[in-house]
Amino acid sequence: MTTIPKQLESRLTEAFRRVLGEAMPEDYGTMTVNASQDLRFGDYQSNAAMVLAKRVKMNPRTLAMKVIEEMGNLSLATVEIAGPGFINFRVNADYFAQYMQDMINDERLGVPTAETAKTIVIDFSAPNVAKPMHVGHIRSTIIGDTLVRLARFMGHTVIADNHIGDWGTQFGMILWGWKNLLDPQALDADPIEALLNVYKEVNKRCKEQPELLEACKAELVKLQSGDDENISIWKRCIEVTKKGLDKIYNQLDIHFDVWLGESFYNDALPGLVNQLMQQGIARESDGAVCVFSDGFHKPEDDPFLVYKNEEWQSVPAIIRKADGAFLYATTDLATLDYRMNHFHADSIWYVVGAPQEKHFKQIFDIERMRGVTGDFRHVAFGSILGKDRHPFKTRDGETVSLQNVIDEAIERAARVVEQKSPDMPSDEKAHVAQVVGIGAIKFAELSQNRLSDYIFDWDKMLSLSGDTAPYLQNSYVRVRSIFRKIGEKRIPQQQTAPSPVQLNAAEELHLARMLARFGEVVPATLDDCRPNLLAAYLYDLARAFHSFYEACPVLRAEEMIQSSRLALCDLTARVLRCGTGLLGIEMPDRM
RNA sequence: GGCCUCGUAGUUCAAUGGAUAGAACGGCCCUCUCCUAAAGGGCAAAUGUGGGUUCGAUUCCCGCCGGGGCCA
Repeated sequence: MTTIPKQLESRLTEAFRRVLGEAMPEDYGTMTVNASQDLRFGDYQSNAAMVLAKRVKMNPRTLAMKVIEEMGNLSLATVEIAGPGFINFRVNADYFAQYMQDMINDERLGVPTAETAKTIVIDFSAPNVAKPMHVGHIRSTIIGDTLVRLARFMGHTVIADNHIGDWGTQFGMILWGWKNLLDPQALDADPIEALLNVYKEVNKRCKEQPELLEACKAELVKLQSGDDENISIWKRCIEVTKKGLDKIYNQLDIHFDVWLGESFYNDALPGLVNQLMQQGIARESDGAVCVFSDGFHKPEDDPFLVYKNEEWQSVPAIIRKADGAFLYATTDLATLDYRMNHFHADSIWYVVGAPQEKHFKQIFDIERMRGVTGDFRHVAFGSILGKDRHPFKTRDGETVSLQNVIDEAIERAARVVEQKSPDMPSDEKAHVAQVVGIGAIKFAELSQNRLSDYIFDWDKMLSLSGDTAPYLQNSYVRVRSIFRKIGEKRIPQQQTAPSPVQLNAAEELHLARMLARFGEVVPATLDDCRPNLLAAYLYDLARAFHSFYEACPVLRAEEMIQSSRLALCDLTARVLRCGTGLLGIEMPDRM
């Protein structure tokens, strides 16, 4: 299947070529056609005439007029000129109906696959060992998972990698605490919580007695030099942490292909630093090993320079400190190497907060210096703020763990289920509460522009009405209910579409219009890594369906109309399930 | 101090340089003898400020004011 705007684009481009002939600029590929923001201007529109008019020194309206004449009558849409030179397309109802038939028979529901399938490593979530995930992990975890699902659906090979923080200075305190403070029973009950408490306690004591800090450092040094006991405790910490994390990931239905944490790359670090020095990319400076600017970029684009005291000064990336310790930058370089060599990645996406932007610019720039080429992206996202508009930081006492958020969401959903569907069997009630609660969290996250900061608000994040996951789920449930009433047996026969789809009522036409856009939205969502485009689309689709549902009865309709409406309902349900599935949100049959 | 980023209805968020700036929540009016009212249909309500580029600017550029971040 070819999406409607793509079909229009090729017609439009041909027409422009014929009208302009030699005058057609060589660098102009295809004219773009986009969905109109306002239906008064038709379904699709193109700005091409206005953009090109200046290049070819013509009046935009004159140019548009000639192009429209050249296109002649299209079977799929009527074309008109508007305003300063817009070319507007109003798709014929017959064509939408035909397109619906095609979608019904297409497993991919009109979504094209990527032109070239790539191997993409997506690095997301990445919690620290011995610390529970808190609300701050929501963004990376949920956005990352959606990108994995979208990229796979588009035909790419994806490796979902959880780069956990399993190697760091915090282990000094944890090791000392494990040996001196740990309560084995607490560890069994809730391992991560127990480790966190130990860490907090040691941290507190260190502030009171500085000599304890030395003891912790000594434990860290022992760990780093391979002491058997400390290594085994460290391994236990990772093990119990993973077990705790698995519980949350399973609840969220988020899964990784590999868990290659920081420690996995330890052995590669010394060699990497030596190699960088030999290549002349890194050099010693005050005992540390650093990478400086190589002058490739303009100073203002150079991640290794900063303008200070009226001149550009170096801000090198340190890859080995004077005491021999390695840093995040070193590990990240080793990690990138591994992903390129072992996974043969074409592209690596880092779903990490916006404050890390400079760090990744440096990492990617060092790779450029080394001659490593690939499509490396920092998929950044904004901060989560508290109600006071200050960063939502996890301080003592005000930490909101991700588990708490999930539990609260499911609880709130359970209360609503109890109220709306008291007669539902209790295991189904529990399932619905789970699906609705988790869905609400995910949709709240994914419907925002990932780059904006947002204010964490329980009521908004866990809201169950309005622009939320339950709104989408409810539209799906309404379809299921219709089919339940009409007899489940009819569903499989819909595949062969017994009678043609007809779009008479305005609501039917609008539903079809929205359904047809699915194939445009999914690729666009992945192109810019902007899940909110898909989320907004699905909300609009559900809205179109709810309006249709109110205005166009199905069960009471006469046979031909009923058949057509059932086909629309079923297609809507499929698109909703597929689309929300890409966001990691499930659809219940009843709610 | 330098750099990055953000300022949109009362509130929380949208808007590949496109036409009369969309939603949701909250507020005010309607709609359940009718396929699930977790819904539908209405009403009121916003681009921080001053310039510039453009046929056209919430979007791009410059200045100012204000929030946040990164680096020192």
